Amino acid sequence: MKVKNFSLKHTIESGQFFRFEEKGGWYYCSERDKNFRILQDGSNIEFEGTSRRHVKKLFGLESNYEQILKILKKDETLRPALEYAKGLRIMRRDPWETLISFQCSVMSNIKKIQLNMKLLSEQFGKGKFPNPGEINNLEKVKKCATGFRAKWIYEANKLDDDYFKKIKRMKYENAVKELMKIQGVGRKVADCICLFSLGKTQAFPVDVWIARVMEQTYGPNKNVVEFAQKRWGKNAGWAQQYLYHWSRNGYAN
DNA sequence: AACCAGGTGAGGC
DNA sequence: GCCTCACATGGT
Repeated sequence: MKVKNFSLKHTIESGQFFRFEEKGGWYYCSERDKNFRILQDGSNIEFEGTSRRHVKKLFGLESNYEQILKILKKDETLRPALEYAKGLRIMRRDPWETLISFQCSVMSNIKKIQLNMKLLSEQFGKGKFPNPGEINNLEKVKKCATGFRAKWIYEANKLDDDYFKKIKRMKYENAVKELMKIQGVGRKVADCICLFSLGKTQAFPVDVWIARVMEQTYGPNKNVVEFAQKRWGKNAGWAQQYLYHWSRNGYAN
């Protein structure tokens, strides 16, 4: 499959996706019930184990990349981040798995989130990630190195896929409000779910890295989310992901 | 071997 | 509402 303005590496390795392993250029990926592998060679993408449609949707290849980047580039302060991670896309992940991923992210790190997700799929999923309703044993959730997050995950198991379809139809502000009713979902996690799985690209998740890089590049703000959404509007989430990835990997250069 | 990690919830004002 | 604090566990 031919692609333009796409970096598989930056997209997969920028902290929006957790179940993958890189071996010999191939990324062995898992998302919900799918296990597949994918490789990029310049403008060519190869994949096995899933459909072209799924790949295009999951990796944000259906987004209007040129348009969004053209607008963001007008912000000169943002340019180093945009330059660093050319081709980085916002993914469109499975909302249920995204919820569990970011419940796990609380007071954690990407390595450990990856471990949690791997253990959860092994404990409950039989080679795939468990469906809502299948994470039905609190003690087993604790065995997945989830710590104090175990009870949140166990509670979230009462949701179903229809719940996420309903949230997806809501406008952004209401979706955030609803998601925050779930245990272990505060503003930041709700914004991650909105951005990485519901296509709500104005969401601007603020973690310690974003707080730091925003202060260093744009100065102190009493409400960073509001500042970002005023500055970048519906593209705020894209700005966030470039800033996050850049601040963690490319900032020193 | 302390110290930290893509924050959240509960309690107090 | 805003402030403080505890929080399980693996990685460094």
